[in-house]
Amino acid sequence: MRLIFIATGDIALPSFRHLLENGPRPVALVTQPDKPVGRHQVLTPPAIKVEAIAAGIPVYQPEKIGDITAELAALDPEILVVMAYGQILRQNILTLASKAIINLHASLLPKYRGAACIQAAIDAGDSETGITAMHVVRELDAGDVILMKSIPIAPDETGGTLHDRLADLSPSVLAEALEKLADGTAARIPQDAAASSYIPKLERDDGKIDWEQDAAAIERRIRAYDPWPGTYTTAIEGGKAKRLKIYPQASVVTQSLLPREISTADGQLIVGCGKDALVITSLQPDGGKRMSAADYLHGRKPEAFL
RNA sequence: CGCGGGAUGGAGCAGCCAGGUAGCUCGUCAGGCUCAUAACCUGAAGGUCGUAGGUUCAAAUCCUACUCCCGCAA
Repeated sequence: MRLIFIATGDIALPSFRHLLENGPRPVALVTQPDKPVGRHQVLTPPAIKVEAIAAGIPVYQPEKIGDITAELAALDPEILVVMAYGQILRQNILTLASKAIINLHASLLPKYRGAACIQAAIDAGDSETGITAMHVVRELDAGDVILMKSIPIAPDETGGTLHDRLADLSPSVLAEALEKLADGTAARIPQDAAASSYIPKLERDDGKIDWEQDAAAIERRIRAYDPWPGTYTTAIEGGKAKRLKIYPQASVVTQSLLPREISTADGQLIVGCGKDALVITSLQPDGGKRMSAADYLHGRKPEAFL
């Protein structure tokens, strides 16, 4: 089976490796161009590109995938597999493969279509999420479902741990989908559009904590947004405003504090929320390294959080 | 030259502007108290103040250059 793999995010790595080891071996990888990364803006290739080159798979990195339609068509693909690519596919790509174009998506569709599906499941307090294999259509993540597999979400799950577990789950979903497509037994289950939800791409600003919310909701968000985009608040120290990143794990306690009010009794950092309060255990002040709340309180005296 | 914060015993910080004995909250070690303890009391060890140079009788502090760490922005 002639297969082209289209992916950028690390969540696609286990699936890509699975194909390299068990086939069908991809005839090409399409991924996003190298991007400048970090403070020093070092041009960095996607990890999947590095592995593809090491495996001798041809790599394409078009600014727009539509620019290489002819090259991809010349490869005469039967199947296109898309996962965390980062570009919207136009019609001329959707019709490129003779057999099918499928997408692996990290949610139980039709819930959480869009880029931030992993974070959304934790943020919403869901008990499970999963990987869905579906046909790709013009509308984002709206195609007919072939199959999905689910995993439970742990109480201390973070976006990072869930990302990794879903990445590990993906190869089995991909393998089963390819098998069924090959022997013609693949299901085509239409999505219930009425039950669908769309989660837009997250920005750093989305990580600003709203202390008026319930402590339980804030706690979920701190886990969901770790490590990306992270959560932060503004601390007032000695009359100065400083940005403070908040990391998991935080825990909800019943304590009568007003929203944004801080208690530092017993070396614990407790912040009042809209309902209940939150014990912060790990944080990073502006200009400093990540540290425990106890270390933070040893030398700094936060007066309030905004 | 994108903007900004930072480097002071093992951790987190103050001291710098107005140069003159190395300080705080912890941790560590020893002793004490206690049925006992992460509690309390007493004592001790532990620091080339990021690096190099300069000014000065004297530099953590003032000047210059450099290195490294971090947040934002992209």
